[in-house]
Amino acid sequence: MDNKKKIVVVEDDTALLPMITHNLEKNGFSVREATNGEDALMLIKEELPALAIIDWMIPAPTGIEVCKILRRGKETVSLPIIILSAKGEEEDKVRGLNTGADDYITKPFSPTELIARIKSLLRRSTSSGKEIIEYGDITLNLNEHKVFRSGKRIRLGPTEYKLLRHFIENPGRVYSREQLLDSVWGHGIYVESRTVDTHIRRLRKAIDPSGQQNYIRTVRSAGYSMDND
Amino acid sequence: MDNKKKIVVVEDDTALLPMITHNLEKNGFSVREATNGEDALMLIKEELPALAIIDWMIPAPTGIEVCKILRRGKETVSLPIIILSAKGEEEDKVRGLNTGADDYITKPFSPTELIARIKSLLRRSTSSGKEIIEYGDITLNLNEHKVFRSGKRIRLGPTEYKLLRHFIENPGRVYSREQLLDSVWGHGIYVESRTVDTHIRRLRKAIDPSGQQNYIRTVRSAGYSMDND
DNA sequence: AAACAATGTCATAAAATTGTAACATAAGTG
DNA sequence: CACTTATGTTACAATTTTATGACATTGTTT
Repeated sequence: MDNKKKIVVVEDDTALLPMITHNLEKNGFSVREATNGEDALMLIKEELPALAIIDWMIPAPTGIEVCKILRRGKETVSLPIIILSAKGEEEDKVRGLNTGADDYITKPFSPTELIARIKSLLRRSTSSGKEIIEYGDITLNLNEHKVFRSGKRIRLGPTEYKLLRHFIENPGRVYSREQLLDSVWGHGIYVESRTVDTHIRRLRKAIDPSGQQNYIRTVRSAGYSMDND
Repeated sequence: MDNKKKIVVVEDDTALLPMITHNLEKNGFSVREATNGEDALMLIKEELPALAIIDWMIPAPTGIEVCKILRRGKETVSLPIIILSAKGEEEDKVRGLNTGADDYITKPFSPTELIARIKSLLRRSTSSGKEIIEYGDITLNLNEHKVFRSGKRIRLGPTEYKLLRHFIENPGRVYSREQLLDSVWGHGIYVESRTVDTHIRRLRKAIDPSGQQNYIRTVRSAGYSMDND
């Protein structure tokens, strides 16, 4: 399972493209490249990315056209778009942003800035969702990062928190250690799969110090799951 | 009967002004335009708007001056002000301006962003509409920009003040350093996210020199929140 | 000009969390 | 039951993240 956010980059400057891609990947994004508008549209249609970075000055269809087309599509109306443009095209900027781009960066730009803007946009677009999730008498307040068992506050480390959240969001289902490493720890990390055991242990202990009902079922030779039994 | 909210826009770029106006009107605002500081002040004095958008680079009195003057007037001390500034201008000055403006946006900007920021500001100033907000034994007098802890006056720098205000307006909720930079420092300002730590520390120290209950919870690997814990 | 106030960055200290290995138990298997 | 395999536990060192204090810089006041 690939949990990295996908970004489509459309840039015809073959010197710049690798630079951008490299920086994005270094920051944990998965990148798809295109050097012209047509390919870009195809790529985006094929697999909807989390965000698109489009150079203004690509061969027809130009950036602005691509932008318009995307804004017309049902899937892509709200796709965050960042326009890249060379310096000194002030008027076009305004038009571009008016067309539906969400942000705009002039070349040359620093990788730091690019990343910062991307994150800012992604934050804005993904900031909708439930804030309270629960299972049995366990409650997670996602906004406040707080966990309760029967109304009583429980303290968890970051990993246990993420683990518990994952389980509660997918109750009943059994996950192998490898699957948990992928979805909780993140794709591409390397740790012993037995490490999961330790965190399961910590989580169980935190949820249920006395040892009555810890909600986490061991499925021998398969993994763990959130369960009443 | 005009129940639309009035916004005064001060912008000398005659290409940009109509664009802004158009977008604001499209979003249900009523707009008054000015191209220099004097007209702006007159316009505002004439009929107090719900918000003002002021370009930094207008002929004297400049944006910052207008801002200061407004902050001095009784009616306009709490008028929400958004500063527009072109990119590449000394951003330091914009930073210094934080004292007066409530938000600022760097050009070029997207209509979406502009609208989002306006709504955010209006929400804050009308929905609460209050001049006093509090949490626990901390009290903020928004009009006078004063902070009290158990009735005792506390002095904060501008950044700490905004930080505290942000937290008190959204108690309990956890904010990452990046989110705080976005909402407290403002868009388009790129400082080390670790800088947030320093200001959190300054705020904590100011609120609670003795070290009993500082109200600001650290959520490891997630951020900070206003909390009793 | 001098004294101040506010900021952003670092370097370093202090905490909290994590991954592992080693050993103990429990669960299948024949 | 004796044997094999999978999971539970625990202790601890390594790593990551946060707290703190000092500084240089910049703008503001006197």
